[in-house]
Amino acid sequence: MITVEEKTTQGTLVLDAPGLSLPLTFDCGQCFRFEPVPDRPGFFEGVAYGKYLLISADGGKLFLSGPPMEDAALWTRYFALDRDWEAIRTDVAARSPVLSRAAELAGGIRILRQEPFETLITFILSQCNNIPRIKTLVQRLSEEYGAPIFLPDGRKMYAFPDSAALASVPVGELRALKLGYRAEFVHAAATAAQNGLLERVEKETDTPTAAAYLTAVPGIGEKVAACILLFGFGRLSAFPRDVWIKRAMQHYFPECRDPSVFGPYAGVAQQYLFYWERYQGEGSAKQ
DNA sequence: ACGCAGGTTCGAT
DNA sequence: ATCGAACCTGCG
Repeated sequence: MITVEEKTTQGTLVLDAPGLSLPLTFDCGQCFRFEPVPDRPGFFEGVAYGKYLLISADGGKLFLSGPPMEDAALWTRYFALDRDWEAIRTDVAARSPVLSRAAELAGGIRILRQEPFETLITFILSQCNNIPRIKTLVQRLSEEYGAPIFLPDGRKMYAFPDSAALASVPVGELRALKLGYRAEFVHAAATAAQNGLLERVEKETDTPTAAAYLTAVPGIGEKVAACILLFGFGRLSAFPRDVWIKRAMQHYFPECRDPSVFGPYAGVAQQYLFYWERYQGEGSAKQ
């Protein structure tokens, strides 16, 4: 068990977060609502669980500010600081030479525990879309249907809407927000969430069965279901097969049709591989 | 202009 | 089971 050191000094909450990389964690395609703060290198800001957060990481610590700051348990859970990431990285790295190298580069990635409903909707939106556009759509939904969050400096941000708010939006309105053919899917998913989908997924201990609950919703296939389980429910064995991973698998594991070779942390291996496939050849990441 | 983007569904083999 | 086409939109 990892002990989580916590202390509050001068309005800043400090949590123990050995090895964590904020840039890797927020740029690996799992989360679309945090951005680097302009003119403040190393700082990120965004909204999660309906709360604004300003953060930086240094020397194995995570520094959180932005009201309210009393939520140590919430952010510990969000950043998955209660997991032994060194052990996870070691486990994954031992499974193949490529993973070993990828783990060295991308070992600072943390699989966040994001809000299940936000994750559900976000990854439905992700299909056939690029990251900038996913961000735009998520932002648009939040501004239209989410609760406003007022910042001390006068800015206003928005929580991601809850399922009741989204389920009540007519599909035509979602179309007008440029969700495209995903509008029907979003409506169906919000309705399913209203009917207890996410609670059933949470309670189901067998991850493949939980995935089946999700794929029963139109617009959710195997890949999106895996993303939801991995990023929204912390099921580290969930293994999203996207185009990058298919490429990487073909390249390094041509015979492999079963992600179980990646072990209980297959989803983490997926993130390492994704990073490797995306960035190798781009200068410093080479070899 | 047209093809494509971190997918899914549907209909045809 | 597996294969291709269509689906909204925005970008190059």
